[in-house]
Amino acid sequence: MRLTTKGRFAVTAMMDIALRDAAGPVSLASVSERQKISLSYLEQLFGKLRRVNLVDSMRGPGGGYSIAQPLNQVTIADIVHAVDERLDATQCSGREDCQGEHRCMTHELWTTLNAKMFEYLASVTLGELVEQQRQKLAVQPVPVAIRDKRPRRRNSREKAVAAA
Amino acid sequence: MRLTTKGRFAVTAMMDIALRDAAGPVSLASVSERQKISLSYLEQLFGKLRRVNLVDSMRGPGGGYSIAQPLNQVTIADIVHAVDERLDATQCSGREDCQGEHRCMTHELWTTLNAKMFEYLASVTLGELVEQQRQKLAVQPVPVAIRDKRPRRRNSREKAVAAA
DNA sequence: TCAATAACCTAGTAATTCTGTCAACTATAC
DNA sequence: GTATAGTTGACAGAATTACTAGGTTATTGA
Repeated sequence: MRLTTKGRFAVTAMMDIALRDAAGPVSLASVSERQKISLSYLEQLFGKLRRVNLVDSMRGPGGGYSIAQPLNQVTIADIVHAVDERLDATQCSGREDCQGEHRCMTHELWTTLNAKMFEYLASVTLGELVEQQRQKLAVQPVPVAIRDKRPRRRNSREKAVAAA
Repeated sequence: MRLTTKGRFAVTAMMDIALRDAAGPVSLASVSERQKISLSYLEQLFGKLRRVNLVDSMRGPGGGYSIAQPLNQVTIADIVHAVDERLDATQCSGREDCQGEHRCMTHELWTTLNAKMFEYLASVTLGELVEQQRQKLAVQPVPVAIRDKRPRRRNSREKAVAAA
């Protein structure tokens, strides 16, 4: 369970789509523009997300991606896991034949935290995050075309949190 | 709050030291051998850990590192934060002058999960992990010199957890 | 059937992570 | 003192990962 920009971009993009796909598939180009993530990179990430059936794709004009499963069945761990290939800080790669004091030591040392992190991310669903976003933004999932273009102010307090 | 092998190696090494430094400072060379992490890399990581006063160093023969603070005051977030320089998935870098719909959207989208992850890692202390390790390993913190060299069997069940 | 749109694919470049090596510097043991 | 075991710091290079660029294929509408 690794956690880098890659996984974060994937989660951000999935949330962006989840907030809008009630009106039909969302194109990566629009996600790219809104979230300021390079289109090529998004395409790579969504190739992986599609392969594990987290999203459905539609080609052609008006096409794009939509979330393939109910929002509260998709966990953050699912998303991160799909794009941020798993990370192994042990020497034995978690194999059953891991023996000998040194290797087992490494193995044991890491598994506890690893499991905790994974369980935590697996307990948070996309649906929950999206719901929280809706409340924060006070924005309904409207089509992009009729979206209000006026800039909005952010409420402060986020600096400390963002700095983490 | 980024989480990669770098942070994990740091946590693993800190746990290794915490388990043994009752008998005096622990050398990085021995940590390197036990945990199979390159000595050079450990030196880089511990340079950072020392600069934020998470560890004390003693030079000369018999020297090495020891944990500088009470084990249950050191959180995993402290360790990861010291070596895995913080990661920013927003465009505005969390600045106060973040305005305009697009940037704020990215900003808002990420802060929630970011904060949750950080809070979680900040709630886990090195002391707790070490205690769990002690119980799992059933090993007392004895000096390396009189350590039992016989290989030990690992209990199974860890595969699924390690695979995450 | 042509043009536009958007997914899909492949290869390359940039950045990061990790290892190896070398040269100080320091405390302890003899 | 002198040798030795150890930390500290700097740097270069290999390996991996993150990201970009450009092209190809499928679908829609005129």
